[in-house]
Amino acid sequence: MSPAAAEPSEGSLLLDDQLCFALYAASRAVTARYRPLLDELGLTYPQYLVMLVLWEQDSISVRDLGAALQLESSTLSPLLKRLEANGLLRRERRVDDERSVALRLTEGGHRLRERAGQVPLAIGDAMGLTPEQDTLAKQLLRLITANVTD
Amino acid sequence: MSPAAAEPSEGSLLLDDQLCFALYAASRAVTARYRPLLDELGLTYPQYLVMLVLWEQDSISVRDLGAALQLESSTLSPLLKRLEANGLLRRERRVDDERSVALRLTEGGHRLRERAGQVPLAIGDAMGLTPEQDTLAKQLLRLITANVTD
DNA sequence: CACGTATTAGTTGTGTGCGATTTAATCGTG
DNA sequence: CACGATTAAATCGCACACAACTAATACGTG
Repeated sequence: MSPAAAEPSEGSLLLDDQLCFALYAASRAVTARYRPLLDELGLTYPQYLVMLVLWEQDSISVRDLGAALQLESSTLSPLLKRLEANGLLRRERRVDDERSVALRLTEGGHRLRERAGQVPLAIGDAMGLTPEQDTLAKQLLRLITANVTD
Repeated sequence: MSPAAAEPSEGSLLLDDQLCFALYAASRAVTARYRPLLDELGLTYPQYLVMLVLWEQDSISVRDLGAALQLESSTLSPLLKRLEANGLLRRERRVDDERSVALRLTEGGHRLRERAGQVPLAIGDAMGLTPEQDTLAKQLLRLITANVTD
């Protein structure tokens, strides 16, 4: 920090004072960094996040997937259709509750997990934070998310 | 932090270990928080960011605006057309370099600044960070952005 | 068990984001 | 000054994101 820097942070309309812009820019920059890696897997970034959830817990409902990713069904439905068209998962109506759709990985969906294993390391490396900074950043981001949500 | 928490952070494929997801979720949550406030101004969130830049520096080129926001012309061109259609700015070809387009606020565009004045306080309030946390978060996010941008 | 309410996915419409390409204008080097 | 390289915007195609709405199913209470 330059010692003589003014502190107009509160209520300023200057772009560079705004935490919200730092957040928005960082999010897009990180996604851009993922893009070439995920291209090789045939995934977009949101599709990759869906696959993370499914590798963790197969046969999840669209509803629970949306809760995990904080995404609406209007976002997930077309995305899941693309993953199904690409042969990574199947969508099946639950027999016990036909309102619900279970997402089940195909063989190809499971196999992709091995190829994805390198991705988090590569990204973590690119971010270049110390473990302490990484933990701190996650804590702050979760605090912001929690405070801002309702 | 729970003291006994394992540290599988490096190389984990668990969604909740990933800084990238915390970032993505926080960015969307903050944007969602802005939405009702910006609705009253007739702006979307990216449009609001454009207006922040223009209030700071009028008569900027599309190129420099893109550099400030880290957005491509393919994103900005349609967005700027909407702002022009809503009467907030005009786009004029530069006389000294006809490749370039200068963005100039209209009277209405300037007037909107007063109504937008409350927005940063309201958002800062909702985020609920201490000034120290706010500064720290901005530093970490800028570090990530810089590291990740080749 | 009938019927109003709630829940779950999906559809539609609008607005980003970005890669690839296009068009027009300017620059640089011989 | 000629002409290939570069630059600035815009266009196109695709994939999110989300609000508003719809359709189908399940639930709960009288």
